Amino acid sequence: MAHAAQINDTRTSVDDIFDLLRSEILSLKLRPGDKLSEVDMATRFGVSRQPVRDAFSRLANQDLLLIRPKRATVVKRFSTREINKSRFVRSAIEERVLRRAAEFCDLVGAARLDMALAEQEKALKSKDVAAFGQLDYAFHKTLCEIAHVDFAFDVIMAEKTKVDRLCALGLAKEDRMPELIADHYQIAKAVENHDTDGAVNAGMKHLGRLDETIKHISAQNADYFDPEE
Amino acid sequence: MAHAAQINDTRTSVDDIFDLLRSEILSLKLRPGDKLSEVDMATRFGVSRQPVRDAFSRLANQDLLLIRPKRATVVKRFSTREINKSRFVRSAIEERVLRRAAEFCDLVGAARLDMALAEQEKALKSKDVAAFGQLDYAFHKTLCEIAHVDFAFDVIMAEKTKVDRLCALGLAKEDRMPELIADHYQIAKAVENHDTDGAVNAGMKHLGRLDETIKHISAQNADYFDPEE
DNA sequence: GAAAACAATCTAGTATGCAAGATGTAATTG
DNA sequence: CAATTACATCTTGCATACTAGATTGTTTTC
Repeated sequence: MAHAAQINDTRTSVDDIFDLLRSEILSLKLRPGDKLSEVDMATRFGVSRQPVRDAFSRLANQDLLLIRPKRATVVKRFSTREINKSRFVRSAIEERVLRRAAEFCDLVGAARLDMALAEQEKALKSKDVAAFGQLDYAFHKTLCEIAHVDFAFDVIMAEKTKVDRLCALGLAKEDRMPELIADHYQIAKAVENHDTDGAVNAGMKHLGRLDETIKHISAQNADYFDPEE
Repeated sequence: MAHAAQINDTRTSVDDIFDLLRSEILSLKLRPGDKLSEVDMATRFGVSRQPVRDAFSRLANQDLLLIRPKRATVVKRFSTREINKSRFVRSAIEERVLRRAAEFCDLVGAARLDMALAEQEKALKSKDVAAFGQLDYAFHKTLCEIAHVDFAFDVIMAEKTKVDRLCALGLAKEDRMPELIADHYQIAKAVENHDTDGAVNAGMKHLGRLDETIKHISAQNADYFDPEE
């Protein structure tokens, strides 16, 4: 994805506004359908409308906002088409990653996976959901690195982010952590044993859990979804 | 990809500027490394700097421009990492699409593929490279539809666009057309015969041709590439 | 009382001016 | 003559003012 121009040393106020709004949208502090006003934001951040406009534009490009000229700017609703796309892409990418990871995994890679699992267990014991979220990302990143396709993680993260916003609507992740970690165990062990099919199967099962969750959530929160044609 | 806010009835001057610059960048009329000035563009389009700024911002979000605050705005150079990512993603997606297409292809689907091939032959005979480019997109789109994953075409197109800019540097597509159409034949026939592995193999061979092209081009146009660390 | 017309007040798009950092050139200094 | 400093001129970022379309609530009219 495009983290745009913020790699360049200088941080502008647009960057600040963008980051904050983005996190608020992804954490559902701002909910799908919520109206955002340029002037409100401007006063809130103590800047003029212009930087806010730029930040809005960036968020619109990431499909998080919908700018309706002369009308208003609203937080984008979920689209089942986008969700299906996201799932499809992620599934296809993860399969390739797991296939390669099982092929290339060496002792160093195995050690890294084991370490990642241990940290996840720790997060489970202390019921630290936020930390587990981070570790979940890290786990998939490690798999990409073992597979020598670091860049694949960019894609996974982009797709994961979209769905995470949706899953935040569901029940607390606390209850899900044990089974997710169990999945990770299966994946890691299969990869370490160069069991390609086993790794892919475990990975697909892991992703499959999202489907149930999404179906459940979308049934209960129809108002957060785009009215499909 | 995010065609952002331009689906909404009203077209603004930002939309015009964005579309034109985008096409100029993708067709290499504007070359990687070229400097773009807000005021130049503003005078060229007869508007103020602001709409130009907005258009630049959009293009930067699509990784086509690099805005360096207080320095200048330049057309983005190619990045081998991005190219590898694009190839990886497309390969993974197309495999899934072909697998499903081979599974679901019915008589209607077969007829559509045959028709697409016939049109490609026609473009070949009249040496209409531009038309063939369009038909190439259409062919892959048809495959997605047969596979009942229309949304996959969004991804394919986005990735294809990135690489097309690079391939425009290479030799004219005229010489490539015969072998590309031959590939399409193989793919179509395998799909129609529900030959999953055959379809995937043909598809991967088809994509593989890009690799040679890219390698060739990148060796000759190092100045259009990001200096990799 | 209901519907149509109007007006106040939202919205985002655009123009313009100024500020501040980056850059290249010319003058100055050793 | 070389190195450095100073300045003129580029760049984009931000603030402000204004325009035009959309919305909403009120008033008028039948």
